Amino acid sequence: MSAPKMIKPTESELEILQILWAKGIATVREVHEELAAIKDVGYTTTLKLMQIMNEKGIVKRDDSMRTHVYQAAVNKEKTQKHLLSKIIDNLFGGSPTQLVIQALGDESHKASREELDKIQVLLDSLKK
Amino acid sequence: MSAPKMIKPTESELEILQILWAKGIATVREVHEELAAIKDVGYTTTLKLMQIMNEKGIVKRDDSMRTHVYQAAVNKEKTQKHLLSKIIDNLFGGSPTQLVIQALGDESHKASREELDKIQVLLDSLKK
DNA sequence: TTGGTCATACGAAAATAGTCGTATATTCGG
DNA sequence: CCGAATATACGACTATTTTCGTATGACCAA
Repeated sequence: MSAPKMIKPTESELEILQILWAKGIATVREVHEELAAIKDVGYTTTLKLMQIMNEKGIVKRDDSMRTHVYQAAVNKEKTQKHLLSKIIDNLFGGSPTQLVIQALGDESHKASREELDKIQVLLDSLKK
Repeated sequence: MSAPKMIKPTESELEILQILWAKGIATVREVHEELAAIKDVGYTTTLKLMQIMNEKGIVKRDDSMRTHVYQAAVNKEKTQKHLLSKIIDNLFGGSPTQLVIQALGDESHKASREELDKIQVLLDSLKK
């Protein structure tokens, strides 16, 4: 059951996880390139971060080659759920509804019609 | 329009804000008592934190009395929205829908029937 | 082979957060 | 008036996170 240990990635680690979740596997170089596109950061910083994440068990790496290949070692949905739960307690006083309402009303992240429909389906199943 | 500055309370600051949002105004002692009920922390720690928050402009205080009286200086909904927006980018790749789905599916924070109805109303208005 | 490029390792500075001890002032009961 | 209780100020220590310089080794093209 893969030790349900307390995962608590930092902000920077989360950025890297995002990339790894999207790509599946990636080298430091690849991760860094994506990172550098959105923020000003040095290569060795990214490297160090990923090394630390490896030590923490947040990512796994294959170092059988000169250029190591990384992948996330924590499940995306589990991590999201876990952190979200914290947010709900920390920022919304334990009410997921408040969070949902704020999220849906977010002007800078509009949901498309299909997405709204998806939510509707989930909502229906919760209601019954 | 009250300087839309970049508010980014830390975890501890958020805990204090929660309390201030709920109580409206409060002394350090009152805040600390609520805090101490949920975590092990010293009085001066709470005091220091609130002083720092005052310097940062996150809270306001009336120090005309010996016992200072504090209140939140940042709007609750605005703060939630702002931080949530970050989470959406940081943890859900910019998709509020994913966040909503995870939040609604959270086993440890079940939404009540009324809450679901509230979400339904919002959803309907977004759909039109 | 040799120099340039690219990779990881490592140490440590810089930035941020959280914690609390101690000093000092005010208040109040007796 | 005096001492206990209670308040704020402030400095300093610890821990964590982020950042990067430098060292070193591998690879490759000329």
